[in-house]
Amino acid sequence: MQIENKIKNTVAEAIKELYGQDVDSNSIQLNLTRKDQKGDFTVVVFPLLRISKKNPEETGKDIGNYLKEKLSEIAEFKVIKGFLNLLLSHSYWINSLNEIKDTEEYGFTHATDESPLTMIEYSSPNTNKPLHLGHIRNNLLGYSLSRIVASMGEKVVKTNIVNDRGIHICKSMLAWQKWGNGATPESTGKKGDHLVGDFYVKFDQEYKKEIAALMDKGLSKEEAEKQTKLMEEAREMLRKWEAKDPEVYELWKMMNEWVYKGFDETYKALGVDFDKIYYESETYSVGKEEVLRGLKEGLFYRKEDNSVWADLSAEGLDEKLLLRGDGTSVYMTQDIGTAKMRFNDFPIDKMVYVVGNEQIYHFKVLSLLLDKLGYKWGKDLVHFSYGMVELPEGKMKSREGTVVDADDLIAEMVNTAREMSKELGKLDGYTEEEAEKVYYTIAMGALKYFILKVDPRKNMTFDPKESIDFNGNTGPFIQYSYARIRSVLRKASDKGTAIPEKLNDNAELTEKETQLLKMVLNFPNIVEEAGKVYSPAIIANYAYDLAKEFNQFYHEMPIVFEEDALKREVRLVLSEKVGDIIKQSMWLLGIDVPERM
RNA sequence: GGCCUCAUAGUUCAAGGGAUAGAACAAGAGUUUCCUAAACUCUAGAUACAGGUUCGAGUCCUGUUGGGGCUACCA
Repeated sequence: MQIENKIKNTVAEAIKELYGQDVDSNSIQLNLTRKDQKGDFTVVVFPLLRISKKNPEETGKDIGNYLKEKLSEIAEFKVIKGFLNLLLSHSYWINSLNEIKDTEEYGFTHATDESPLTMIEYSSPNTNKPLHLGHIRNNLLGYSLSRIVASMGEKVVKTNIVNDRGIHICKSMLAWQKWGNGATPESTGKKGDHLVGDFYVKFDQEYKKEIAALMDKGLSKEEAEKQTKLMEEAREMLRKWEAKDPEVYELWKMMNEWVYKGFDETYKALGVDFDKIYYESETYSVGKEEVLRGLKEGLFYRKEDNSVWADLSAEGLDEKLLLRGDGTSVYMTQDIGTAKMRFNDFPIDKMVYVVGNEQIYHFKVLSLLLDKLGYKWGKDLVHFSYGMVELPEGKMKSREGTVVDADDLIAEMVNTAREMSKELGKLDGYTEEEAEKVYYTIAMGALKYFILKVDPRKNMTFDPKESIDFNGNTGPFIQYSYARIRSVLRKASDKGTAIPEKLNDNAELTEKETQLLKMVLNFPNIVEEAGKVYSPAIIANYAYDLAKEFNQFYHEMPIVFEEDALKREVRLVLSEKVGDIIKQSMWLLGIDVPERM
């Protein structure tokens, strides 16, 4: 909003003029005026007292007078305590509305060839089990971030690194071999990722049984864990896989295919996608080479058991394993390889990893290692670390069967949305197919908004029973507000009430209308802020506030039925723009809005 | 043990060092001859504790208490 800079500059000018001191206009504190006070913008004068050597009231008045004289947009000002509240003129607001009225995607900036490229990694599933609630948060955050960053005018590449190899995959494979009896997704009618996940669980059950048996024979828990045959077999399988043993390799390929098909369905339901997918089975060897190069260059060292380590004690961290004694790679090795491949593939300016906060340490280490290996971008990688999703009774544990499965949750949400819609009878006249689409839109709106409205850095609680509401501070509330606006506009057009090319300057705005318009005009700032601190929650909360404000406005005054043409036109244009901004905000969150609901 | 993080109404979440700490759900009371009541209006209810910095602290600093996480040859 340009007016803000104008005010700041003029305040700085006023200080120079009145008190003879230079101040940086950026240091001027200018806020939107609190709702309960009269005014549009507020200059905080407290910090200026040191310069003015006067009390807050007088200082505020001095500056207020100066501003009013210099800026025609300012209609009135009032000083309350240390706050200088500025009230802008009706014509200023009408002009602003006229200016943005026909701006497509107001507040968005589009990338050009020169724009920096940001790569965002998110999702990063393991192929041994289906996606759960934690992944949902990750996917929604990653996808929303990609849209927010793109709307700030950066080029964005969405990427996914699939953990398709390692001991955990071998556990599923081994269990399938031993107890699967050739089960396939087709033969069982199960989604592939769920089928494979079941065998992972099966492995764990059998493993525990074996440990218990060994402990009965008098072994300690630690000894028993080390001596299980099952784990030994799994390790053997991993060695065979790395040696590309044909039988193991074929099994691995087949089971992974099942999983990918399942994941694709879930991704599609979540409405997320990727521009480029990497597989650890393809990147880990690159990582190994890099580690060996580092070893040769003396950056790392080898222990007597042949394992390779990095010493990060100079950086205040520990020693870190990079390659096991048997030459197989670990998580870190793979991430090094993946990073190298990505930077070879794309001219990346900024790399963002959307990964849970439990891995803060891992990414600190990765950053240091990449830097040591000579990648100039290593230091600057961004770990977008988000909090865990917890259940009312605590953390989700897959082994205790308390995970909330992504597919189940989505299906449940759609069911609830359907029931509720039918009860309200809002979609009468829609075909079954059209109605289903709306149910889905509402269900996903509820789920996505619920997750995204929370500050990503914080842990959040999810209660599957009460879980998600469709009333109050929810996605459907915002969607409903949008549908309502569309309905109003349809009514207007049915009545033949045209929306004018340009609003008349003489139109006056009520306080509510000004408030709404102010929020609309603030949208670009919100997008920028959200992009700067990587927080979809800022967009979500803004969208809610805007929708709430609109609903109040809607109840307070007629729009289509307003008799006074000037007033009616303002309200129609304003409503339409609010609708646009709601739609854009929701788009940034990856949420669709229905025309009717 | 060390390091990181969080603590706000009964519950789930807000609050870029600024004014009387906002919402929603749950509880209670209202609003449909009028543009969608998935809405709107009203009532009641909160900054874990103790210090400090500041004109001003939920926000910054120190300590205490209580959650969560990391500190793995799991990924």
